[in-house]
Amino acid sequence: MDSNRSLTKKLVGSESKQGKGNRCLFDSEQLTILNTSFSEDPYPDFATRRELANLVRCSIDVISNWFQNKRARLPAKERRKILEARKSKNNALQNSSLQATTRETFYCVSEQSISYTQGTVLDGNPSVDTPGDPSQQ
Amino acid sequence: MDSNRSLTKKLVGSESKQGKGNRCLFDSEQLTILNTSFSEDPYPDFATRRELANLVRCSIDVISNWFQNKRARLPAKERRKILEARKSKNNALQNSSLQATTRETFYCVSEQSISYTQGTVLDGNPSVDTPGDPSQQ
DNA sequence: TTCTAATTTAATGAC
DNA sequence: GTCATTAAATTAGT
Repeated sequence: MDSNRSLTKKLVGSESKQGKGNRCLFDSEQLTILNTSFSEDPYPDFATRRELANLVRCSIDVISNWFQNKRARLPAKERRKILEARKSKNNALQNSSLQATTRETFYCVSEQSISYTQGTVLDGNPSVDTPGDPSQQ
Repeated sequence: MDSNRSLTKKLVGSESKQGKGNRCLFDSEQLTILNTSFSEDPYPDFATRRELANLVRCSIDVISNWFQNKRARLPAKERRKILEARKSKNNALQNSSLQATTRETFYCVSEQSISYTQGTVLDGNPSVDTPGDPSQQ
């Protein structure tokens, strides 16, 4: 029915509502879930995004926005890397006609045991967000 | 990320940068600690600020800035309330012949007595703000 | 449509 | 109170 409602909100004419005042800020639990998912797949499909939306209790649009901006704000080196990985995966899918892979990846993170192991994501680079040690000068 | 952000700046010519580029961003755990402390005392003394600095692993100046911004950006009603509460406390101090000035002149103490008591953070009950509202206002 | 890249807006740390 | 930066949200272009 109306399932295909995506990012594009056609606000036309006199209506220029632009989300003033309600900006969603993720807490560290949500960020842990999102970052973990991002490290495994920076380009999640709709089903994965819906699962994530359920996990962190927000809308799919917010999830999509987060992933897009997350990719956009990666360092150029890592951005290139995930883009190449995505191309390779697409090629592999086309070659082996393997679809509908049953990925049942749920990430149950405990609430207070957030460890800063996100620096080992995709590279040896220091992670761009989740600052475990904010710059004391 | 920082490709051409300077186009949106109204600062032309000389480098009179004010933000200095290194801005500390608190995560939710740190904000929980800070907000808890703020709810108990919006005007922490030097010892409390130093303790908080150790808890959230940043400098005392950062803590001071946070409290200053937090108080200044409080709604006017709340701001008036905490100010009255502070005046009442000062009057009580003066009445009890404890002449403590409002400025804290501390000398540099050795930092070998500083130990992290991380995990038991100020309280075992971090339910100060409503869950699902990471913005601390 | 999805995606990227750029822009806008609100929040906030630093001063 | 200002400025700078961050991140969510939005817009345009391919």
